[in-house]
Amino acid sequence: MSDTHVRTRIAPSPTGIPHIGNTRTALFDYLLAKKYSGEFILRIEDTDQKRLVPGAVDKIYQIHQFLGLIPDEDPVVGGSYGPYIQTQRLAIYQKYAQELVNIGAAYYCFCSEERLEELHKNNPFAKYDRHCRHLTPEEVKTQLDSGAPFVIRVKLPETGFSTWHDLVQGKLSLPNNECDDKVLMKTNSIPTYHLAVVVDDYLMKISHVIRGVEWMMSTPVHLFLYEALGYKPPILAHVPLLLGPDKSKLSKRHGAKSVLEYAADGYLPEAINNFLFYLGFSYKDNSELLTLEEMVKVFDENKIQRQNAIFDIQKLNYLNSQWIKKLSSEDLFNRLKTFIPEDWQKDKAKTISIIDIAKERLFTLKDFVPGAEYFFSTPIVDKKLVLEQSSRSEEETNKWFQKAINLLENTKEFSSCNLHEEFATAQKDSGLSPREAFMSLRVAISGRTVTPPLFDCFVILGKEETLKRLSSIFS
RNA sequence: GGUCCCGUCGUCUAGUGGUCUAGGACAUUUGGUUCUCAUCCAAAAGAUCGCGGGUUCGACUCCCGCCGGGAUCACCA
Repeated sequence: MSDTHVRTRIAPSPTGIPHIGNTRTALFDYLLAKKYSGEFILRIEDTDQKRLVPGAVDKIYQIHQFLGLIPDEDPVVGGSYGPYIQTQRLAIYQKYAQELVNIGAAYYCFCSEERLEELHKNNPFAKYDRHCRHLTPEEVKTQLDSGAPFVIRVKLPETGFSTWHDLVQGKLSLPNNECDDKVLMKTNSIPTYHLAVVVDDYLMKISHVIRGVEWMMSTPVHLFLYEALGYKPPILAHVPLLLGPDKSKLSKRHGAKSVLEYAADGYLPEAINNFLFYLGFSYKDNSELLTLEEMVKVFDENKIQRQNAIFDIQKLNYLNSQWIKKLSSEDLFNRLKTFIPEDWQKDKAKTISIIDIAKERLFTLKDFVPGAEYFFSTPIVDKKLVLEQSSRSEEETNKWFQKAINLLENTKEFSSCNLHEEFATAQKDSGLSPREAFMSLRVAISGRTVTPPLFDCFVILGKEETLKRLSSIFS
């Protein structure tokens, strides 16, 4: 491996926003390139002009930006092998298509769409019957001169096998006659994927092609093209698919999300990268928190799994909660910005102190606001719930509350630690269990039964506000 | 249907002929810590290694068959 300079590429087509499965492939591309100090390239494969989705390219950039999978060369930053958008390279493909025809590796095909449809009518799996493959040079010239529309098809060997050593699939041997003479250049003079990918990967000096297994079956076409052109093919790695929880292929139709949607749901890029890394790969116990740099170090392209992996959101949740705990509250505050109201942002000190005590019970960034609202606005408190928690009569509970208020007013130090001490003593004297005593107070200040430790909440609310809320229950 | 790939706890996986009566992690359950939840700690449960044949003294590991799942067979990528 050390003798070849590693250059990998991710080549999305802007016909939609890449879903998380596509992004996993991008991660592997990135890791491989960085592991060998090579380059990671982003190329836009927009040869299917009919299905272009406006804005898709921007989303692709956003995904890479968010995850930190920054390309070394792409349409915006450029590079020595541009342009990096295929529709800006049309003349190049034209030249290669012509050359392939000249050397007898491809041929003109004048078959009408109707004729092709006819072929599939009886057998949906029918291959192109190679009708135009045997046209004489004269016949071709006549057609061309008449201005008849044409495509250029690859002239694949009719027998034999195409074999290669796949980085993840191992040794592969596919019969040539399983592939038909695929179209290389469409009627509109725009190349298909098959031509463009080979030409570009060659011209951009791509050393490793990591792509989904869905490309495995058409690899003989690509390999044939490399050989016809006299080029050494890149190392190929066909990575398995990402499946939904029901074992169905992850796809847009089945609600497969893009990384951007996970970001909006409050997942951290670190967690997503880790999660994707451990899907179809193994390192230690598959639960260590690794940064991108650390993943680069331990990534091993020879250990990528061959079986499809199921997307398990529970694991993502775990990794996300672990990363949230690991990050500093200051850092979390910045990442929380798009999730929290304006006024919480302004009161940075207060919000950070809430993050301090709340972060260990967060699974996603989205969980923060619902669990912290009562710090910023007066909660609606159900007195019945307070009594329920104290397990005492209204009169007795009221007595306990008066005691608590009294304690707060005269406390020598309004700190979580000291408050805890003073209240523990008072609780014992009151005859209430710790649970009854503290839960009733908890509900009184927050309206809920689940909050961070009670006295931490007191401190954040402040003495005055705490007193106000406690007094309002039985007033 | 043809061709190709895959098949170890629910999930991600370790495991390349004997150390596997199959290990770890997530999820689940229980216990401990605790003012709630969560964290943290401890433990339990969970896989006849898809099935059936071989090869071998011995197979999760090698071979064959079967079954199951997946991919692919567009002027889409």
